[in-house]
Amino acid sequence: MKLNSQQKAAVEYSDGHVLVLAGAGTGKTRTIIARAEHLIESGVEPQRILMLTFTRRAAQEMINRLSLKVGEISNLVLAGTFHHFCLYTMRKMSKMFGIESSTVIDRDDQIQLMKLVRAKYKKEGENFTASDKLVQLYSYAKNTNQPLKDYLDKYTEFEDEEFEKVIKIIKEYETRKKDNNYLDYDDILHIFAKKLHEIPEIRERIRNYYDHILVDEMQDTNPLQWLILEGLRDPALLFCVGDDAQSIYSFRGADFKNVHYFTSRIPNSTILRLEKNYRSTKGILDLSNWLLNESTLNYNKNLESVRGTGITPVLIDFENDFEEARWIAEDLVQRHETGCRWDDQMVITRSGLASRTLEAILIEKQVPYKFIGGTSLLQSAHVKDLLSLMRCSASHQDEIAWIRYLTLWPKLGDVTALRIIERMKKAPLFNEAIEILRSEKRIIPEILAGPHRVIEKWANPHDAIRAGIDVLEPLLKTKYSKWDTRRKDFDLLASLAKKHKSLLSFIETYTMDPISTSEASRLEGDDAVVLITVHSAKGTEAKTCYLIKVEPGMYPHVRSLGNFDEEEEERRVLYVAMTRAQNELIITRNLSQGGRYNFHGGYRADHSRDGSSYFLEKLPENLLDISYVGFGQYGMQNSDTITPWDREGY
DNA sequence: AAGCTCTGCTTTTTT
DNA sequence: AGCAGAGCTT
Repeated sequence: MKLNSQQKAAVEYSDGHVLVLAGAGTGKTRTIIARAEHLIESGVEPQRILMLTFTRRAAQEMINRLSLKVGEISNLVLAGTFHHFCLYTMRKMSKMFGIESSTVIDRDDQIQLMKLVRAKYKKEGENFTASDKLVQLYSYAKNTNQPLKDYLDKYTEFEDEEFEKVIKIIKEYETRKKDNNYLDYDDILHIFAKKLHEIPEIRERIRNYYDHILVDEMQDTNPLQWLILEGLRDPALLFCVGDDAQSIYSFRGADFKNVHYFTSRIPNSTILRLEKNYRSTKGILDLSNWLLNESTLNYNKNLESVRGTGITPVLIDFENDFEEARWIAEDLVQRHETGCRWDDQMVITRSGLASRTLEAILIEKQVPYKFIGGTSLLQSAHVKDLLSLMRCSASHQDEIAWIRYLTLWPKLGDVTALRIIERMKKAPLFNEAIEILRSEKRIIPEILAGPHRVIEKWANPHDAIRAGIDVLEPLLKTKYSKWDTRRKDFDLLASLAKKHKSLLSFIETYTMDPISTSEASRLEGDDAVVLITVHSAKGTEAKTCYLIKVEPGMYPHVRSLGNFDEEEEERRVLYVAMTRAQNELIITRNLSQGGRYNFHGGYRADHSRDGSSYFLEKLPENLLDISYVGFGQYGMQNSDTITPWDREGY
């Protein structure tokens, strides 16, 4: 397809840095790819182009699409997330960055480590801030590049005593992290940004690698990432693409207002706009535009449709979750029977939890689906168990991995494990540490067999994983129910490992961007309905989109109520969800509990400053076809298929 | 010291 | 409903 004049202008712009403000569906990806193509054709060496995207999935897609245009040389372009790029670069110059022999840890590991520290400071019976919360605070301060103290001062309300303790714990967490040679997600950006700005040698070297830096989803970059871009630019030119109305990652430190300051922060820069929407029919855009215009903020956005009027978006009310889920499942099946592919249909959910009922029904009705977002494969407990064994085999210093591995075994708890690990860590060599382990009374031969057998196969990641599985399976079988399902993940893991040269690179790759179970099955390429969180759906589209549970308490989410900025972000979340649809937008919600969002325990959301904090409170009746599906139509006709929890007053 | 049971708390999004 | 942590039992 040919570029329109706005896109063409952006692609060919050569007078300095540029920010392309591109509304939903205006051909953002196409423009970035065309830019890369244009650069290559005008003689820029592909390896001097850096593309930064938001997920590895997006990076891969860019490269694939680029290769259709320019062929094999597209692989010379470096494309990845900020995290990938930073880590990749730091690994290449690991001495200079001082990150030799470090292990990347994920959020879960961070929390484990924080727990160890917190336990020492927490008095018995004291109700002290939880570890995950501490990690969250720490991470946010890092990503927004402010001293922890300042951040806590401004945004939290700790009593003096707790305040001091929080700081102390986090300080010690940092020390412990350093001692263990761990890098958490935030360190990857932070260390890179810091050295880039502080060490001229590093800065000069890296700046000389690239002539052009293309950045996707600019509205979601946080201050640390801005700092990185500032360090990389000139002579390299920035080509950033984003949409302030689609900024939905403030919880990670992003501030969409940053894109507004682009021209003042980056000298010799300009802003271009893309406003023609090619994705959705007019009815869908009218509703989306309405939502944004309801805001007191001025997003200065009115997407212009180049497609026809199309089908008016539909809003359907249900009695309860179950009705909603059943109706959707049946609608999906019906469309499939009339010739739609399953994956032309996307079900968009605010949270992983909110889609549980639907998942149960889809399974029951044997609708093939894949869930994207939420808990991923590598975060599930049994996979972490296996990976901990792999990590133990790589290093006797990996505290978190050893605790996990040792405490898997019966009669071995955290107290003993920690004591043993303390001893092991003092050993300079791995083999000496293993000897210490062997000398411990509580260590049975099977425990030693784990690392031993993995190391034998170390050179071949696939075999090493297989060896690990052999050791752990008898143990894990007893630990987890539904073992057969979990066991399948191991096979998947082993086959993923085949693609990697070293086990450590395999682990690192997936620690950085955990692949979700369903995403993994997508590699197999089968047709299935896509069930996806709004956050993961950003950047995707489908012919028919169902937005489920668009209820008070969900949009905006209860957690955001009372905070203007957060509620406004929720509006953008809904906006992103709506603008995914190409032809049909079906919004569903249920009216149970008086239309109020209810938690399981019966806690009723106190929603509202003025009772109207719900985006569909004022229904735009001219923009929506509204209907109601009550009991009888879909409800009880098949009551034997109702699962127990649905009887319990849902 | 390990492991079990009970209670009470929290329910968003992710590199 | 599911989970983490407290406290009780082995």
